[in-house]
Amino acid sequence: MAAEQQNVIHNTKKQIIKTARKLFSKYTYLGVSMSDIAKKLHITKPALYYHFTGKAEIYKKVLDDAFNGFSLSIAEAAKEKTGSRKLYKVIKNYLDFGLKEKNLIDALMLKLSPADPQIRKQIIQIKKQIVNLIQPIVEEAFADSKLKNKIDIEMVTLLLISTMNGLLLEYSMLKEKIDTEKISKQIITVLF
Amino acid sequence: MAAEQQNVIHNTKKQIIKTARKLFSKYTYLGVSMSDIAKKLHITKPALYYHFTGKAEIYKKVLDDAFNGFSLSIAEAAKEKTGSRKLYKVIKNYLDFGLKEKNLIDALMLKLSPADPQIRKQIIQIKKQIVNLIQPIVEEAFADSKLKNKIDIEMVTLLLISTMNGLLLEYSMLKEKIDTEKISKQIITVLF
DNA sequence: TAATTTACTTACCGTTCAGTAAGTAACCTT
DNA sequence: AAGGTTACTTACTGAACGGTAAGTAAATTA
Repeated sequence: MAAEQQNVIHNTKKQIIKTARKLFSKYTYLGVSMSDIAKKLHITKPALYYHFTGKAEIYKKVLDDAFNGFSLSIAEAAKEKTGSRKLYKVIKNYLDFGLKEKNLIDALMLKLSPADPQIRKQIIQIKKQIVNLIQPIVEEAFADSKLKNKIDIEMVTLLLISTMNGLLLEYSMLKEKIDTEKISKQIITVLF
Repeated sequence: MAAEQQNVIHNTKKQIIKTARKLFSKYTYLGVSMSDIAKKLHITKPALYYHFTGKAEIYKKVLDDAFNGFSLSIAEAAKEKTGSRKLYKVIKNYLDFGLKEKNLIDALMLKLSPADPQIRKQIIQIKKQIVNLIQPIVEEAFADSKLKNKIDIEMVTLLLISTMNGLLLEYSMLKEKIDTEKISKQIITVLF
């Protein structure tokens, strides 16, 4: 049987994704070369091509991985009791997650230069899923607000997501510390 | 005299900056090569090195150019009469400018990979100047708001700028049209 | 134990990039 | 008219990149 062998393959593959995820998160897609990934794993570059078809495939898997973690983090926020508490937690968890996984935010916001069309498709897919996760929570939070009839929920959701992405890029550039709790509270204050 | 000659130099230099500005705005710093710039001008690459010391210097001049245009656009907004009208105009002009000069927004938000430290310095400088342009207008707009004592003007300014940058990156990725008037009004509605 | 598959390595290819050395036609100065 | 400057071009370098061809030691299968 190939069970044990497959386990080995699996582990190496997982290691590659894990390492690539860290590197892509610290730098950018274009800023990380296949050699960089290989070097960090103490293997050679062609070994990567044994496990994956190329750089794009590795990146795709990294994005999948990161988005799964993100979904869990948002799902957890939705467990709060009131609408505005939920929204507060979503904002805070989004920011906390984004700080650790700069890679995902980068992917959602930045061009990959001669963008691989498949990756582009995947990213657009992820963006839609994020909206789908967050929009109901925004809606619930505004359900009993005075603003309810003056706002376009879809647009406010977009504004909120853009604000968080903008903040994360802002803080990933300047390397100041970010108090996600304070910022999340301030956003809630301004919104209600 | 070298007056006419200098004029020729000046014009070519200006042409290079103008062309580079367009290209950097359509793609990114790393996505535009010296050859690309030269080709678009129907000159050869080394001709660029006759006028500038390298790619970084060209980019620096492009950023200067773009920021000057931006400042004018914000100064114009400050001519409005009421505080909230000023803020509305700032938001709208910021978004309109950013749509045309994606390059500037990119620079403010994205890494340049092996970031040239001089360019980094310049970008941080520009970011500060933008805050200095916008913060007084935010302050004025909130002067007679109920929220006045509940908010941190500095943080709200940061939030606003992040929101606009986030929006601009969002829309530069998806190539949908953006109704800057509607968005600006929605932001003002949410804020007051 | 012989054949096969797995998980790699060494050595290399083609391309693209920023940047440079050396030459040159047109113009200006003296 | 000679010499110098300006504004380039042609031809090139060296490094980095994604990716591949060919070989190989160790483990698995038959």
